[in-house]
Amino acid sequence: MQSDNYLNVLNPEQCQAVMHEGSPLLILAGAGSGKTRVITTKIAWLIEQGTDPRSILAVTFTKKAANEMRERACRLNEQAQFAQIRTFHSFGSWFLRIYAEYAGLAPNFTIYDDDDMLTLLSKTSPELTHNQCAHYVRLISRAKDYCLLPESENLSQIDEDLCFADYYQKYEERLRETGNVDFGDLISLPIKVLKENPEIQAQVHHRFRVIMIDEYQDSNVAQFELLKILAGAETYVCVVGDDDQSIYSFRGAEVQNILTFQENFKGAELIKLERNYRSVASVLKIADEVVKNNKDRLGKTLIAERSGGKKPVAVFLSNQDDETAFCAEIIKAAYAKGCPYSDWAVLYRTNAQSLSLETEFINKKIPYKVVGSLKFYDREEIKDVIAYLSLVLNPRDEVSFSRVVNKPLRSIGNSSQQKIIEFARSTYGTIEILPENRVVLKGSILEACSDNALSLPAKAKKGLQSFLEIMNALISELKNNESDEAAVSKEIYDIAQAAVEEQLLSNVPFEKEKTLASFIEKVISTSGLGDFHSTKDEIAGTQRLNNMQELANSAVLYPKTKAGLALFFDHIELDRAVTQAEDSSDAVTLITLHNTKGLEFPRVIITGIEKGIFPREDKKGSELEEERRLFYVGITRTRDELYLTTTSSRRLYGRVEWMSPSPFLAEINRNSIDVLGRKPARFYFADEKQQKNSSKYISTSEKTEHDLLYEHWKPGTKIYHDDFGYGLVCKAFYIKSDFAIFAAFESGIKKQFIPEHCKSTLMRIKN
DNA sequence: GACAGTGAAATTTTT
DNA sequence: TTTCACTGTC
Repeated sequence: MQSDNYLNVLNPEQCQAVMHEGSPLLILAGAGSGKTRVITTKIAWLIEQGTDPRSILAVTFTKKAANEMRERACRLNEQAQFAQIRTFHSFGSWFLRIYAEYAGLAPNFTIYDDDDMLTLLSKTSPELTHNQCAHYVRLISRAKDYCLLPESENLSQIDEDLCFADYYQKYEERLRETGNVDFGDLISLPIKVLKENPEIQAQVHHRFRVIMIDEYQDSNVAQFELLKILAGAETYVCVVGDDDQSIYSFRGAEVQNILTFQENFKGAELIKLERNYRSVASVLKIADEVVKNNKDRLGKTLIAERSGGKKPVAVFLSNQDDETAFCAEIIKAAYAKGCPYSDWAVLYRTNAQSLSLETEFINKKIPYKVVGSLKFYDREEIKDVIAYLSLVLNPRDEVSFSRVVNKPLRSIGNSSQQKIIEFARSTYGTIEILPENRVVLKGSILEACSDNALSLPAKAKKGLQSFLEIMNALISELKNNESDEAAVSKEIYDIAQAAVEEQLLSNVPFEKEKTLASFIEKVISTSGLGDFHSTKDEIAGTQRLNNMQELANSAVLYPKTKAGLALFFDHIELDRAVTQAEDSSDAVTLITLHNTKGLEFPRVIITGIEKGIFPREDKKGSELEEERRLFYVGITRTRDELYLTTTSSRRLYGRVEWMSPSPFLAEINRNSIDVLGRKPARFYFADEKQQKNSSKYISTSEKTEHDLLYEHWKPGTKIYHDDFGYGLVCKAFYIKSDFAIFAAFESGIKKQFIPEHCKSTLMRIKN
């Protein structure tokens, strides 16, 4: 496509951002201001101006965003397929596979997730309980987000706990012994390699002339350090972000990165994109009413390009069954009028909230898809298969080893496992240091297992023997397909990647026998995992077998080599949430608020806007502001219609809890919003509150509402309750903002009720 | 070393 | 309500 075509559709600021050059650039892009369009157009533009696409590095935070960016850029200029468009973590992984030995890694490393981190920590510090381990794993992750090492002086800023450095240190040493990495390492190890090896830094500076980062407000300190060291004197750096949409500080995102960008990159220019093309004005209005309550922001006002629009609707419901029913009904009603299901997204704060929605949608036969929280890779059987694969790739992986050495049961219990690992560490765990900071890891747990010096009970020894046979058979199966028997080297890795891409591009049917899928099938059968899981539980067994088969199927594009396996690992570790096939079927989207970042929908329902849930109870200060930004993000996903639902009671872990509307809801003006259902008596929207405060009289609306309730339930009123029978109201009063009554029944039982909460079981008998 | 039974805790957000 | 860790027995 010609540049005059795609530049024509941009507004002046967008155009300026696309064509800007010569100094670093910070683009402050409000929600819906077309920032992805700006980045993708910029990529196309740069290529057209003669920039080698291979020298462009564009970084995003999620795989989904990266894929979308690549697709859209390629549509503008097909050369964009040669640009490096990746997530931060996949870039780190790519870099480390090339320079593994400079980072003290096996080039065939795999990535430990939080769960694996926990296993490893509990091994290095067995005195810790499960909960303590989980706590320290969080701290370690956080420390790595801030680029802090165990010996760093500033480590105390993560936690005052004096033992922390010690646990961290031991964990880190042991992790290096395994040759694997955790998520934090994917950022911090490249920094280390670049710092220690100026010649690699020079290579990288030469390779990447343009670096662009999307969602810059969510970058952490380590990612900022990485950016600084990746950018040479000649590199053009362009970052895009929105401080109002920073929602990840809980995991180390540092808004300071965007606020201080101009200080850190000298001469940086700033372009603001404030025209919103996504939402109708009525939606943008309440977004602004909410977010302006945050003190800690640069401050910008979005200008709605789409005027008018239906007012958003606040919906007051009595419990979450009503809430799910409401969602289902409104979606069905719209469907009947020709609105497709895919126009809708139902948003919630925590994943647990999706469950009741799913049940309701199944009952009402509404097709839906749940984004994120796909627990596929968390399933036991899947983790087991992955552990076998990981061990094939990296025989030093002790976490995977202890996961599967006795699965299926081979009489190798905990104590035997400890023995094996200790033996392997003491006898085989050597690290050889080569010139130029290079490190080579030697020996492996599997080697140690076959050593005669290892003393174990006869039963365990026999079990170990059969385990070894299985592993060796699998390892040699992959080796036969390797052109070069050496470990995964850069070249092989590149070749494998090219093969995957080729396979994706060509529509040629491939022979399954030659793909990684057939290898994984082999792993499932020869390891005994297939039989183990299918016989263990007759009912769930088939499903588990299916899940394992599905894992195998998802590897069908990968070549049956070690490099192919390594690539497949990157794919599953770095893309766990989005693996669900993007099918084109018409379905409602169920999604957490966090996961909606970067998405948009014509019609949005935000559910559970209640105190204690959203915002969560323990949030205050800057954390509360972050929750508010999350609400802002949710609202601004909307193109046309927005519904905000609140309930007055909710089942929480089996118990029924009384809820009241979120304070965020009260930040909206009454005349910006329509109300559906009965508003709790003491709940006021922002302007109603002002009215009330400025007047010494009780506002009319309150008086009416209160009077109505009091009239209905005044003392002496006869009532009937499903469980307690007939009785009389003794007293009418308020509990917090809820109207309550105290009643005495004929049976002698005295009870307190909130009529609003038990509409179905409690009724008034007319005299 | 395997496994059943008991008691208690737990529920954020994610690359 | 569900899940998970721990205990005691075979």
